[in-house]
Amino acid sequence: MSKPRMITSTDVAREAGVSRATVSAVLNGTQGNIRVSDETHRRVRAVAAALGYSPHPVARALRQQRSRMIAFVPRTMHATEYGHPIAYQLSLHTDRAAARLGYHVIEVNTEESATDHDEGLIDFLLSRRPDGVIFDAPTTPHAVEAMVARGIPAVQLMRPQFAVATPTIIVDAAQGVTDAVDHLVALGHRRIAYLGSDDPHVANRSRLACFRAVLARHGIPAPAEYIALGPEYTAEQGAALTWRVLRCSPPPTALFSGADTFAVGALHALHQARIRVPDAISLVSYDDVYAAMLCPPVTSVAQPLREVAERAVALIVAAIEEGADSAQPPIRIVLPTGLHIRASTWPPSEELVLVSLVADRSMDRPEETGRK
Amino acid sequence: MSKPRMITSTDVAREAGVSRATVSAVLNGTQGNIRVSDETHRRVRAVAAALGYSPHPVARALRQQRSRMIAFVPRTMHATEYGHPIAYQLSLHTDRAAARLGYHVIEVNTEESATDHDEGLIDFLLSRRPDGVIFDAPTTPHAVEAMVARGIPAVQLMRPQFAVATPTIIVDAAQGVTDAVDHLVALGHRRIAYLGSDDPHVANRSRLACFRAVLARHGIPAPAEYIALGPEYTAEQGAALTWRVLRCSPPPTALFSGADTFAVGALHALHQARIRVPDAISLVSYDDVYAAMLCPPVTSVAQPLREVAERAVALIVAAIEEGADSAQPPIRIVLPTGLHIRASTWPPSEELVLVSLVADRSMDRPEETGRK
DNA sequence: ATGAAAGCGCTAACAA
DNA sequence: TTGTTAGCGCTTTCAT
Repeated sequence: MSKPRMITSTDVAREAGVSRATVSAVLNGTQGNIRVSDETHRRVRAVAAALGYSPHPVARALRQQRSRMIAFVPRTMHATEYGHPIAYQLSLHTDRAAARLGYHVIEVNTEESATDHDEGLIDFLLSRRPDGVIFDAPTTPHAVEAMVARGIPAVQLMRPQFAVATPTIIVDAAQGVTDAVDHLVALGHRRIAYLGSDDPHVANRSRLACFRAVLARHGIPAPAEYIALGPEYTAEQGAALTWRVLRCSPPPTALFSGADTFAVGALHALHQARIRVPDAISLVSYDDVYAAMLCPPVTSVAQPLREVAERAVALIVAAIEEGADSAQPPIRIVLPTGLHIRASTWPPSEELVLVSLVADRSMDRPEETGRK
Repeated sequence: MSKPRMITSTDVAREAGVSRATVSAVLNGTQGNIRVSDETHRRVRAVAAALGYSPHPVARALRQQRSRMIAFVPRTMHATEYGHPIAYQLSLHTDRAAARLGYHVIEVNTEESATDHDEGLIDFLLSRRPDGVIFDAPTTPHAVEAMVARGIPAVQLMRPQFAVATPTIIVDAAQGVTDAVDHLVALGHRRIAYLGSDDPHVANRSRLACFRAVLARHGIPAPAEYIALGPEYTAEQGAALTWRVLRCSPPPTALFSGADTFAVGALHALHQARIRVPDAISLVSYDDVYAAMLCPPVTSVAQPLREVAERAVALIVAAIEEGADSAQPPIRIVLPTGLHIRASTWPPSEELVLVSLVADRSMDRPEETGRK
């Protein structure tokens, strides 16, 4: 019952009447200049199976100087109360994809720590000797740079530090925003508010820019009071921003929420304000992680997180096994979003449309209109 | 830029003018019978720091026959659409707790595969040579047994296979159910329906038994038609079960939902039926993963997942480092739940209470009443 | 077609 | 107080 000795290649070799080298050659698919006879091949495999032998991954790693370990550095978790389905999905699918390729993933969940967080992360990463590192939305370039500088393959996801030359996999936010807004416009909405983040990352800025561009393309004004930005993607923030835009006159007939967490808060605010969704106001959201479970189910832009993870793993494994062509610029993959239409979006009611037409005229200052 | 050779203990030894053994002794805290002078100590540390040396974990693992790796086997994911916050929280906190103790976690996310799933899992686990394995709600005893049989420390969480003698960490479901039902009763509810799972695991059965016991203690009937069981914890199921109990006459004034996913479906059903929560019906749920974000926020029983994970890691590390006392029966930890009271629970409205009093009389067959 | 030997980087026992 | 030696289990030359 206490730890029985594990079977080693020596056991298999002895039992099969061959050398350990032969065992290794057979089990690793007879690589190099080594030839093994069919007979030996069979015998070795049979013995290995009978004994339940599997090569010791640690010894193999030491010999090959490859740990077959990929580090995954998840996004920094803000103190949002609902967990992080996006981080979770990415990590889950990274794990599965890696396992399929014979790698395993160690997740580097740094405690929400202080300033020297980057130093600590870098040291930890280096001390673990991963074959490669996947960064999900790194908030600073330092750790990524440190890996690149030491020749450790790195890949960045979702919100990369573009200044660091690594392969990146991102989701086409422009398309997501466009689809969502087009959907609202197609339903007849012309007073659309934007709930977003004022974090200066380019991903946030480009989402807002895209929102404005789409409205402009439709000849719809985007008054400043309809653009509500807050510091973090929490439900409370979403509720607060919703209250803010509701106070506009005329109020919007539709809300574009930059995250499902915002949509949660928005629904609470609307519920409290006794504004019915989608009868009195439509809501479209981004992420599609909670949207389906809300009441009513919310139309939302889904990101292909599974594919993001799978591509990342494929890229990192390729870099590990084939070596990176550091000559040419790193590959950038952009994956499409999908719009899941649900009960929260509906044409604006007749009277609201009338109000809207009147309002448009007075609101039609050249905010962004006509440009682009 | 291409992979620079890593610093080894030889480098440090040479630079510091000592042997590699001394370096090892210094960095590992001068264990065994070895003494190192303060002077040497300082010099070695200085050199190590200057060179950015950290011992190669793979070499160390090979030498010490300990990989410092814990395998975490998450619960089988049913095809629920909303992700698995519980699995995620457990995995996240397992990871963090392990990192604090110098271990890292590899998560064994088996693809939802076919029958021989267990075989594959066992082989995979053994081939990775983890120092210990944490099982979250294993659905069969085989893999756990396999580890125990080979002397690999194992711990089971949440819904253990009690037949296998390992340390277990579970949450006090009886307390959770009791608190929730007591809360409803204290509000004045006497017609309380139960939405649960008919999966035969003891955890489910004991929840229902506990539900009945609490009602019995209060002298409240638990008619069979108020007990709605379905095969899986999905929102659809929750909605279906809700419809079922709503058709009872008299209908319940409160719902106990065995999982937040059920509560999601329940709210959809109630919304569709135009039954207001908590005005016309109260809802209390279990898990507290989605409850806070629903509309209205749902009263729910929270499980201390973080502590579950931390205890599990502490236990497994103790077993790894101190060796298990396989003589005495394995430790069983039961952690308390917490009831988070939110807007979904409220006293039943006057008229409903009246109906209830009349109804009680006709419903008072000796279903479970009086018995404790 | 196979075996012998070396060595990945480290630490634990034994010498000095 | 410190250095020497031996090996953890594997793969990979090189020699046969």
